[in-house]
Amino acid sequence: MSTVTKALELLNYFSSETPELGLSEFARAAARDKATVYRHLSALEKSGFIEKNPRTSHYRLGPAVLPLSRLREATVPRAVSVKQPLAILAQTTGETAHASLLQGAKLVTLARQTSQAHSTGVVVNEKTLPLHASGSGLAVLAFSGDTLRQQSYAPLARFTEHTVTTPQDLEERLTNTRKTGFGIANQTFETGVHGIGAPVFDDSGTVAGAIAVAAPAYRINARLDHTIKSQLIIAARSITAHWGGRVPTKLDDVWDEHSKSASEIGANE
Amino acid sequence: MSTVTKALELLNYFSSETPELGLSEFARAAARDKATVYRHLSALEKSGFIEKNPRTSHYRLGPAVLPLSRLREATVPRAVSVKQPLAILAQTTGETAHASLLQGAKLVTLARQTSQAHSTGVVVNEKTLPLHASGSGLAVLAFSGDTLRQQSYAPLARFTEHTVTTPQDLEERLTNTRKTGFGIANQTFETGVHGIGAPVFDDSGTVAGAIAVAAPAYRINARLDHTIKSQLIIAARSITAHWGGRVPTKLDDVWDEHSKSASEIGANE
DNA sequence: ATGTATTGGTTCAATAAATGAACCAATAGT
DNA sequence: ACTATTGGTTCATTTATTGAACCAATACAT
Repeated sequence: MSTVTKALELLNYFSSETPELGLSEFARAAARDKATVYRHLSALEKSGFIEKNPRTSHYRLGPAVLPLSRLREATVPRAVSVKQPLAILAQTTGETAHASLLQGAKLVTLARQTSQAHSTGVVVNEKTLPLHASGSGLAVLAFSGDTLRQQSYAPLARFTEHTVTTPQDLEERLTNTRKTGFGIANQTFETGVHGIGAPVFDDSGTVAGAIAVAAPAYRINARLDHTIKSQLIIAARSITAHWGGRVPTKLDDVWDEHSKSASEIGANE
Repeated sequence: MSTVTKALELLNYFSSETPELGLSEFARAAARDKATVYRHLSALEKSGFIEKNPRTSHYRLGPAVLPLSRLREATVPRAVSVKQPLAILAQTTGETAHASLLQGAKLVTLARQTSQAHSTGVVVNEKTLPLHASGSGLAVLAFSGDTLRQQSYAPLARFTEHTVTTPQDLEERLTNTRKTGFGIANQTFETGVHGIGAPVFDDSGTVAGAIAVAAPAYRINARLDHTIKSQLIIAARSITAHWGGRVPTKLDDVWDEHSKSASEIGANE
């Protein structure tokens, strides 16, 4: 592993739960020598990627990431083209909509949109989504290459009693995801939360992220389930187009199937 | 210089004008060996800081900067606390307001706000502001340490016929900036644009950035000049407070002076 | 069409930079 | 007053970085 990679890896230890870390904490977390970590942190600090909290003398993310982020968004608009579809998604479903970006083997939040339709709803925090236990994660895994899938196998962390923790179970869910075109996470990440996710593609030709709708499990019924899926299809297609990607033909067909079945349910009510 | 620093430095060659660069372009720009640059770029790509445009196979900023930026803003809110003061600034002056962040020896855009008051106005683009030729730059330089001032001396680029290009002239302007509490850039960066800037401080106890109002030079008169300065004082104080900083006593006094003279002008009209 | 220059990318011996155990001084906890 | 932990530093050893030379592929010009 190159020195540069090792240094940049340190940035991954920041999270909304631990936005600041001391030198020793870093060394422990990264399982590397204190001196090494110190030099890496100093290099990152010099470039403005991290800075020291003047009060605690702990390290936190630095200002350099802000202009880079602005420039990235200006070069490759992602957040901006997600905003409207997400708003529609939240509005039409009355639930919380969420868009995430695949980054290496992590699924990070890009944007989210809550709905005012109900007095209670799902609050999505800034945590990275687990690939094996979230609707978005399943959607991404199901349509990504083997390398990513293999990486995610290693430690299938348990979050709730419904979390899939064996590769066999996971593979089964992925097969199902490919068949239906949606990743379903019924209380596998958080108890009481039912998530439905759909993959989004970009100009690289691979999965670039996912969108999902999370609702309280008790509110899920055939009708809501159908509404969410229908709206997810619209949003996923729209965002994929804006990101310069193409929905794989197979998935396109599967989604078309769902759209047809829409009328049936509507007719039954 | 550490390898990490050298690699991260490459990111500085991205700009809104050149959002993508090829390997050779990078090597030329950074004046380093192609093989070295290649390894650095590969390391950055592995970490998601850059990615290759699948069409041109050139390098561009990667998705990794987005979540970092979100987390930074969640940890140390900057943009959010600038928004409202900037809106008020644009509204009360009827001109374009702009906030920037000091990053090493660069002044990068944090946010901007145009006004609808006039049919024409100043358009601030994403370029980094020159320290010696912009209102914000002068404001920052005047209240920062010697190290930064020395760095900015080296190449005093000429932008217009009014740009100061000698250290003596610059030093004079800085003295004036300290005396008045405002950095004045009367067509020194762009012909026809008059900029007035004020420094902003954060919890590090040093200058962290600046806010400025840019107006077409022909619209500047005693009244507008006074309005802008008065509003800049309010905004700079507010933002400084939100950023956990303190306005230096001397500057505070200078700004108080200006506020007093306010009534005089008002009375004269 | 043919030669020339440029592109992104690779190789490998020489070299310079990264590493980590040991060592500070300064707090914090007991 | 003792102990443990913190952030930071030093220096001989090791290891990764470096760059000149070298590809193959594309673009440009004659």
